[in-house]
Amino acid sequence: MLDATSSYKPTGSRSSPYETGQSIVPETTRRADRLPGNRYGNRPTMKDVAARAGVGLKTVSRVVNGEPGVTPDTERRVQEAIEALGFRRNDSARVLRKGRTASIGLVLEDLADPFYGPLSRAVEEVARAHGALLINGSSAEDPDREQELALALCARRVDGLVVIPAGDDHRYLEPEIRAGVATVFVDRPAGRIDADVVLSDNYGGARDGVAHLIAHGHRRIGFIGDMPRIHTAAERLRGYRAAMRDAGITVEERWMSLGATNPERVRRAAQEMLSGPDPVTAVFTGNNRVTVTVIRVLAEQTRRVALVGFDDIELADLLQPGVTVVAQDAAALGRTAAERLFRQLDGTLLVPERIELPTRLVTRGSGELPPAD
Amino acid sequence: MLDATSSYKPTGSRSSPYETGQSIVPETTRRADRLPGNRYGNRPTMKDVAARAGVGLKTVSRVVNGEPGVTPDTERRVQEAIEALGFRRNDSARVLRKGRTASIGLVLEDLADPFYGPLSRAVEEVARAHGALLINGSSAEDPDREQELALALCARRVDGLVVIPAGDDHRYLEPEIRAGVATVFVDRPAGRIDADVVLSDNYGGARDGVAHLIAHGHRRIGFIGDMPRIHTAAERLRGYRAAMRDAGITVEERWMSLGATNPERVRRAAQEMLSGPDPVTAVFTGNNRVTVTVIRVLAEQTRRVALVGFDDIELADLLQPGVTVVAQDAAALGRTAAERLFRQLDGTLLVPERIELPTRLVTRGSGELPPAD
DNA sequence: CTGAAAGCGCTTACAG
DNA sequence: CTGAAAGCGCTTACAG
Repeated sequence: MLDATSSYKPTGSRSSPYETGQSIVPETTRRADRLPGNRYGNRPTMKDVAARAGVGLKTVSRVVNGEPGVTPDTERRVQEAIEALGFRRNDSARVLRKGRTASIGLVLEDLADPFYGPLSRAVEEVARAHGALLINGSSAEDPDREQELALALCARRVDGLVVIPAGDDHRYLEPEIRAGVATVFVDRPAGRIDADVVLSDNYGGARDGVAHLIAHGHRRIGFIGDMPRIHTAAERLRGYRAAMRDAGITVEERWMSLGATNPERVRRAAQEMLSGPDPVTAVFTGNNRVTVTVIRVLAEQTRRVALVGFDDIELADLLQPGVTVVAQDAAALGRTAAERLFRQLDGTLLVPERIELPTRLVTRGSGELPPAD
Repeated sequence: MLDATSSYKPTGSRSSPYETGQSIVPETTRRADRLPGNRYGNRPTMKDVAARAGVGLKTVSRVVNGEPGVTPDTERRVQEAIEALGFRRNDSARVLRKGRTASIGLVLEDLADPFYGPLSRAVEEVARAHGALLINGSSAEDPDREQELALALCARRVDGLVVIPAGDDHRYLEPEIRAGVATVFVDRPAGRIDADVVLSDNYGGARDGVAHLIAHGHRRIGFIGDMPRIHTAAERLRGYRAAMRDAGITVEERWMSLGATNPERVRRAAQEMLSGPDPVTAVFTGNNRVTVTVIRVLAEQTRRVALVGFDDIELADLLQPGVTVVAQDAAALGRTAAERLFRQLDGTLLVPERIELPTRLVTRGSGELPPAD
């Protein structure tokens, strides 16, 4: 069955992105030899099946797609040819002809962040329910990389795009959207274009969380958040300010620290506001990564410092004290966004909308500690 | 610019998987109206660009791909046409002609499991470095769904497949592998086919973890793991048995419990081995989900019970006591698998191999507790 | 330096 | 019930 001249390279793959050089491995041990000899290593096509079954191309297409109008006998012959040849329909070719690719793209920040796991799973579930595949990639919080990825997905002609923005200018997507690519932004709003957006109530959640600390007697409350150019960070800071203002508390500059969420920076920021003559008695942390680091810093303190964090974290209930958080529903964010995407696709959606999902305050102990002084 | 008869549906998309019915929305407010009027809502093609620039198709192709042999003046005219039309090359069509799709598939168990986040990120990073996109999906631990997904990815003609198996029979992939689809299994071995496999040293890791408990004086040690049909669960149980045997301890049936990792089942299993006349004094947990539940159960006990868990978990160091674990390097698993995939693709790889990555015992307190009796 | 023709593997529209 | 022809949007191989 094997053709000695068969090559593992599909015809014309010389410029494949993967090729790094010539192999010097003896031909006899190469995986290449596993390839069937038909057509220089290529797979059988409908044409091959048609030839073998002695029928026309269209008849094979009918059988493969389960269309009616084929006699049982013809169908059997085609099926046999399919089996014998190991034919599998090339959906890329199919899709080129049909117009839609039944795939959607997801551009997120970092797959390894526990917040995005449930979100992407939810997007995937909805895609699956609509018969679509998910192509995804991470921007690593880099606006250029976000754009590069989103446009690469558009070039693959995904039917729609779910984007967790890293950048704040998405005008580069305008031609794509006009050309029919359904687009929904999640977690953070789109920048400078009019598009569907699904967000958590970052402002209200932070405000409630901080108000909770105030209700337990705190006045000197710190805020440690992500870089201010990130929308969620700015909104949560705004919520913090609002709660403080509502309580008649004048916020001091040194109580607030926005910046990268790497442990070193967060640790320094926390230590600064916890030292000096009038240290904060409570901290509000702006996201899960910040919360985790601050928990570590607080564990080293002799004083008891209250803490409320934005985003829930695993095992938060088992720490001493349990960690009080403002929880977002990451799965609901993903699900809502994906469902909206498919409603755009089936044409039932009209004008871009901004959807805000509520947050939930989960009290576990750390947010109910009284001020230490 | 807008053609009043333009429709948002690409030609022939009647049978699109997304279409659920006819919209009754007035035409004037439909997103459809955003589409340019060229070709019934379709996007401009190279042919359109060529016509507008007054050049041949091949010249447009040259410009788009940055190939040499185009005069600056011609190139400028083509570029202008591209801008004016909002042309973006259809990579699906390109790929159909070129043979390889520059995309790989990832079939995993559950994107929302914190173990798989870093693993998929690592796969994605390697794919990106090789200019490939990642298409992924979850099997939800269902062998049929794994197969359906893997074959759908093959029908899309991914160049390669990274599979975290749910099932134990992968002969269904044989025709695909023969046809040239590079394939690597991670975390669990392939079933009934010869293929590249990248695993953690589940047996050795579990054996060392249990030996650690024995070294701290324990003899009645429980094991709670995942369903026995899952390879990692079986291997870890084997490691447990080996450590016990090496220490001359006869294992009692009631010390071992394998099954689904939902909290209810695990909780019951833990409670059973912790009660009765001769309760276990230590527990070895078979994965991160089991560990988390068992930590909760142990927190409710009056007695101090030692614990070593397979898989690291976030905040494990902040619990009281800190949780001692056998840590796997999820990112290294993903990276190794993806790199092997691309080495298959560039032809430098020969025979399928089984690669085992070491685990690491991280002592934090819970595994060093002495027996309570 | 430039372009017309053929082809990648399917589906569509049409004719028998 | 069946199939030949044209076309989806590109690239390849070739000729000027």
